[in-house]
Amino acid sequence: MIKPTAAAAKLNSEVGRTARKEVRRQQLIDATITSISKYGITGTTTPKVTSLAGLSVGTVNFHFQTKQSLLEETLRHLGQEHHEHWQKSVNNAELDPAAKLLAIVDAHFHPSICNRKKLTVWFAFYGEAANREAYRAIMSKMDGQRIEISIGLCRRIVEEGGYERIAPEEVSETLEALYDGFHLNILIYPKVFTRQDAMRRVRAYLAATFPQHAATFDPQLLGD
Amino acid sequence: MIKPTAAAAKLNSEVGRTARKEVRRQQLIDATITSISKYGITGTTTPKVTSLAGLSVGTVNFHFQTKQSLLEETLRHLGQEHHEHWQKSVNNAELDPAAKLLAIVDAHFHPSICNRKKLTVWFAFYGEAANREAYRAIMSKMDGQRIEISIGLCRRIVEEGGYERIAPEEVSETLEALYDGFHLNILIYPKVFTRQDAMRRVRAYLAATFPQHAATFDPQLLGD
Amino acid sequence: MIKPTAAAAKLNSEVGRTARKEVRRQQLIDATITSISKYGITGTTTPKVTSLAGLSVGTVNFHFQTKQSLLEETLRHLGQEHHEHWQKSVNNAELDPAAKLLAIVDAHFHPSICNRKKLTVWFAFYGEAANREAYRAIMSKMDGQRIEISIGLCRRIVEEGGYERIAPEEVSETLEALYDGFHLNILIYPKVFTRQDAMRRVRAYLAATFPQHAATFDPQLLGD
Amino acid sequence: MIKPTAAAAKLNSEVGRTARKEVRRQQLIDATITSISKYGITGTTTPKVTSLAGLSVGTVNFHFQTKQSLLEETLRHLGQEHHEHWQKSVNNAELDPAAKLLAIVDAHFHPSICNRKKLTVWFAFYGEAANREAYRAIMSKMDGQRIEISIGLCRRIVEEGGYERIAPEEVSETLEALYDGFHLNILIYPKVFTRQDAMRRVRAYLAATFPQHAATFDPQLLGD
DNA sequence: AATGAATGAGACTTCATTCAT
DNA sequence: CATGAATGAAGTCTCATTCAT
Repeated sequence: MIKPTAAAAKLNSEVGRTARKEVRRQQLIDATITSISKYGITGTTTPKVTSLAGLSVGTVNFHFQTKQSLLEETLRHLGQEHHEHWQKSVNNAELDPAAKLLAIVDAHFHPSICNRKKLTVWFAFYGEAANREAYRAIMSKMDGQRIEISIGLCRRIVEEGGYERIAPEEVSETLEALYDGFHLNILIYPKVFTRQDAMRRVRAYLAATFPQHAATFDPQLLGD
Repeated sequence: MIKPTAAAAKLNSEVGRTARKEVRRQQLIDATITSISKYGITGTTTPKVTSLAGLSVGTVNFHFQTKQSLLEETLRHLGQEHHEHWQKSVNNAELDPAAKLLAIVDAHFHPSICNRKKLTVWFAFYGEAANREAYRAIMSKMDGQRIEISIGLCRRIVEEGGYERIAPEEVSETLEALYDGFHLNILIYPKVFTRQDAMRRVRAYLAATFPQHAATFDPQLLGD
Repeated sequence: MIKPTAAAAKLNSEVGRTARKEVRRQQLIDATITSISKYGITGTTTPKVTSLAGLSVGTVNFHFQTKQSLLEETLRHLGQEHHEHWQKSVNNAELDPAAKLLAIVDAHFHPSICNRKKLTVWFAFYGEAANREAYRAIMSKMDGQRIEISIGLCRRIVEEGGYERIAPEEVSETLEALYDGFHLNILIYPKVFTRQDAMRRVRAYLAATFPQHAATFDPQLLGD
Repeated sequence: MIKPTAAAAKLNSEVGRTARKEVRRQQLIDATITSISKYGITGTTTPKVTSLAGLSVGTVNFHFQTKQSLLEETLRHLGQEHHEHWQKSVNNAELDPAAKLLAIVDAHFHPSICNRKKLTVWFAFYGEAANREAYRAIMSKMDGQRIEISIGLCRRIVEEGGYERIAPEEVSETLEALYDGFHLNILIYPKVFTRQDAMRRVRAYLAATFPQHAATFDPQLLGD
């Protein structure tokens, strides 16, 4: 019924039975993401995950002790993936603050992050977060780092542009809300909200907020 | 372990065994909201719900046929509650479009909607929505009505203010994203984001978007 | 899903709420027969029976105390119906013993007894009989009377024909086996075994056993 | 309440946790037969079966997916057992057709087939067969093979004896009815009908039908 | 008499986890 | 390392029965 994905099968055969722990763990994390995206967090069970990974049921407990721990590692993995995505641009010394901020924005709507599969998984975790301190801790750490950087960039943009009365924290918080809000709407109403729309709206918000930097944030530049 | 809430017990004893079906259904829906907020959608089981409602296990299936149907009715109930909240203001002939729009905004952050319990439940459903057409259908209907009205109000504001180059649809979509985005942040980081903050940020966005109506949307008027 | 049969509805409306106990009991027994024939004894539940009868769930326990008692009464009813069928012929003074015996044989394969619906119910009860003393008692009483009469008739036929070495008990027992055996085969393989075939085979057996009475038992007389 | 039978316990301890699947399946099938014979098909539940087998509840679904499938496999097992019983004699080249036919007859009344436990189970399945295509399909296949062989043997007996006017199919069908009919009577009236009686009656029928072969079928040879 | 809401035992099934191999 | 048979708790749902109206 549930067949191992081609990727999982390949990975499995390539490395054979002697695969190192790390490979098995990654196989299971990938399968967990696939499972949550297909069956929801409610429908994600050990048999489904292991079957998708092409492994035996026992592996989950062998490599992660508990299913709960596998879920937490999956969330962590997702966060890392996202983090690494904007990290590069932010570290690029040639970019100015506005360009770096825009890189963070764009990272949120890059196809590798902002696709149906991944968004489903993210919101599955958000849905459980209120009752799982562990999830909140993982999210908090990741989001905290990013917001800190975002605020820093906004502060430098404010300084550059001499925008009085604009609090960098407020802009950053609003941006965070826009990311999550658009993600949710893209997830639930994919026909109405698209990645492109979301990027344009966020740019429009930034252009309106930082008029002097409008050139950087101009939604028109996105094309269709 | 799980005790019936005081309210449930009261309702139960007041009406006795002959409570009409509608009362029982409401009891179960209330208990479902409590359960999801306490244990998550994953931890919400028939025994927990009925125990919270002070009823026997069989009642869920008796009144809702399936647990899934109870969950759907719960979502519908939540939506109706929200809907009725802003409906009043929108129907108030004395208010101008900007005031009506602001009423919709405020409805999203009213304590009766925007509290930890309800938000937990909303996001639990969002987390499952990707895999439950039924949930999406319910949400779609509710959201669709509200967005339609929101766009209509924005259009009239645009006309009043003579704002060229502003698309009412875009503003409405951005507002939707802000509602959901702030809700999520309030849910996960209650100590960092508050209802008041969210309302201020949305007002700031509207004031910046519709400068002629800044007086209506002025965040300062909110006080602390 | 389960609709009251037309007959049940008619009976119900005709007599209204003031129907006497006996009418209600009969309604329930009829519905039980229908239910067993449709859903098997395993699938025959109080809700299904009452729904078929067009009555409320409570009626079963009200009129029969327990479901088990309803089943027993149903079996008794079935037996009575069968009994009354051959009783008439056996009491008919104008018939000779062979004709009377043949009437008993034919009663077993009369369309009103030997049809898919009734046979299903009979074998449902047989299937449970090994574990239900109550069923066996009911069957035993009915069968006992009939076998007694059957033996009596065989004895008179043996005397009439001067058949030595033929034990009336043995013939009767073989006849009983043929009734049940053909019934079962008609039930399970309706396309292979038919009522007509069964009647012919039993007649053939009797004609071979009582050659002097072959004229009475001649299978040819049945036509097609 | 329900204790594992001694046999089940022995099997279990002998093979330990590593018993091969086939052994477990057989344990469960045996327990199912015991359960149906003790509690009827209505009273045969997963907990009772597993408890009789000395296994945990989960095993039924682990080894048979569903309870229904276990029941079907049980029926199939019963059929195979019966089949293998007469198969040997039929394949024995030294026997003449009449002897082979008699072997089939006797197989039906051999103590390993025709005992209270097994008969109870057979009739429990017959009782459900009308509503279970799956059961009918299993029975049909088994019975079909046997009837085919039976007709073939009858045909050869008819040829040998030069019996005109005797249709092999009719004799076979009558035999089938006698098997089932006597089985039912032995099951319900064990004190009145015995295996020995049944065998004598069937032999008497065959002796009367095939007078030239009376020596083979002579009931007297059975002794008491 | 009849209704049908309510109960709670219990059935089937799934699943996380363990552990012998 | 990995497997997968086995366990048993727990979940959803059905049903026979009760009883207030």
